[in-house]
Amino acid sequence: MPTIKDVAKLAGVSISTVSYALNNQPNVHPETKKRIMDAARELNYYPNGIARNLKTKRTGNIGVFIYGFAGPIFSDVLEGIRQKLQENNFNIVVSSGKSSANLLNERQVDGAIVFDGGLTDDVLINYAKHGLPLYVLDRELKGENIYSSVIDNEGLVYQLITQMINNGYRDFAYLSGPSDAFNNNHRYDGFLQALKDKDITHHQFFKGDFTIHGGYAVGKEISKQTNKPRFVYCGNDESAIGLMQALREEHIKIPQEIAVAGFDNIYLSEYITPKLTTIGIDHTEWGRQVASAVLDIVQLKKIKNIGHPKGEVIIRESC
Amino acid sequence: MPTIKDVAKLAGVSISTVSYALNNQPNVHPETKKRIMDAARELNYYPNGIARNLKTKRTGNIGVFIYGFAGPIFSDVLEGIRQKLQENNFNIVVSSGKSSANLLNERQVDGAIVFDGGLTDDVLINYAKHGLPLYVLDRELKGENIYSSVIDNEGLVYQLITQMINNGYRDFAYLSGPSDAFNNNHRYDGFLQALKDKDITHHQFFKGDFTIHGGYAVGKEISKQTNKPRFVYCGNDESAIGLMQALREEHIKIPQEIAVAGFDNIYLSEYITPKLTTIGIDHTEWGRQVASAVLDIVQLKKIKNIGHPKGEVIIRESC
DNA sequence: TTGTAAGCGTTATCAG
DNA sequence: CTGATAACGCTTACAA
Repeated sequence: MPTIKDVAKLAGVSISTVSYALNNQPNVHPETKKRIMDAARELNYYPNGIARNLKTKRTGNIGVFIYGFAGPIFSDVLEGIRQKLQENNFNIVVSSGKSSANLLNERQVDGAIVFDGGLTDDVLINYAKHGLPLYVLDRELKGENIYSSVIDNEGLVYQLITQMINNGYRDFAYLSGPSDAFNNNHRYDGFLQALKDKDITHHQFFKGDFTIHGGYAVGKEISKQTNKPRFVYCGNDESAIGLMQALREEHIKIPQEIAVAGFDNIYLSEYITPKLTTIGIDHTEWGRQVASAVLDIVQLKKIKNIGHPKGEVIIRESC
Repeated sequence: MPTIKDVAKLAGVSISTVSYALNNQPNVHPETKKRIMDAARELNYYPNGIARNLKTKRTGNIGVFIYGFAGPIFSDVLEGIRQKLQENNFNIVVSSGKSSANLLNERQVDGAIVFDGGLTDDVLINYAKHGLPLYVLDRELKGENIYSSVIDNEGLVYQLITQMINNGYRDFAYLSGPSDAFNNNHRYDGFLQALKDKDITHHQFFKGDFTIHGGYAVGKEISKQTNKPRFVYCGNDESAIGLMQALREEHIKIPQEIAVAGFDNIYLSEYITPKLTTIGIDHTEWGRQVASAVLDIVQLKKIKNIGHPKGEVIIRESC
């Protein structure tokens, strides 16, 4: 594997001149530069990125700390991040769990985007102390070198529920996700606020876990009830889909007997019957925005605070 | 940011002793080691991974070259890769397009897994010349430092179609993907072979593009035909889902009038009505196997050839 | 058991 | 415009 030395020798110049030429510095004589370029090509030489990183103290890597690749929305956010980083010649390094700490500790990344509920606030704040910027997407967190952008869960759910109340629905239920999930709690807040503002004092509450399975179980449970809710708002689409499947099996008509809505606008939501009313976030665009903000901080030390990602209520057939 | 020097100074030893201690070499006196560890903790010191990599000529990174994160199966394969790499303290570096070349050229990864139809065979063979092992998943490719593992498209489709013929179906159609797609062509081969072995000489052929949209268009086209096929085998689930949606809109009963099957067993396939018969690959397990094989080559120089990933015909309601 | 010193392959300062 | 040379922060003979 050729090094800069080999190129220098072949071109008959010093290694510093080779470095200048390769980095397009203006101080190299055109002819010398040509000789160097020819030599590099002949040797099929590429600079060793590791050595460059050591010297320049930058890696060109942005970490993306996730819990796992499973789940329908990660891939969209990741795709947006990937696009933007690639446009700027940065690499995307995905990790999870303790590997994420390693990357920061060992300075293998210039910054990171965090989407991993498995990491506690303390841990993140501690990470940020290393001086590397962290952009957190799954919670609100402030601190030195920590920035965050979260979905406007509360506002969007408020909007949807208000709209449904205006359409005449009164008897609501909320199908929750894990009670410690940031998204779940804020969605519930929006739900409650909408009812309150319209003077609806009563609602049912079901405990789910954001999975199809969990939604299915609740659907079966509701089927057996005599006092069925007229509208079940589900904290995410997956639980809504499970719920609907259970209701369908019990021959409960959607939306005629029970209306349903979710959150996320996952791919599936448009292809089930009836099509699911939900709240859509432009995840890919969000990923691009966040990546762009991180790059601004890393490259220009310019802090860009992005607000909520774009979101909208999408009315379909399920209510 | 503290370096090994700072630790050495604080502990009152030389930097080499610090290095030995940190790497758990057996030649350090317990008391010295304790002093060093304490110093490291006090300074909140972590070794600089870049410097280590430069010295040891290993990065601990495995590249995963993909076309993009979109698409239902990538995330499953990636999840398997992630799991296995993490278990072995390797990082997963995802890239696409020209960034992939950079990672190899600049030796920022120790090896790579390729799942990117955008890279031609030539390019891959050229990459492998750099001495880094490449594991290719989206085509069959042989060469120095190149290994591949592909789905048994032909065998699995053969199995499904044969089973359907045994169930009494005779009048088949094939809904294809892009004609230059490796997967598509081998699936078609399996389809053809099954018909041939059962002496069925005629079938219809429709050109799709592996998307829901494309399948939908073909579904509309078929609806207008007088000589409708009795069974449409679709090269992947997404086109099958589009097809089914079009048929449903045209009030053609599935499977009573037209039966449908696909390939991939994507998440959606189980949640549409009717549930889609398809061929399932254990993508996550595949990812784990491939990652494991790459690690074997990188770490032990031991070549592990893995066969096809596990796959099975999954009969559901659509036929 | 510990220390000295030579690199790994670059970039960047400074002198020529 | 070009070349010596000193880092960058670590690992690893080799010496003590």
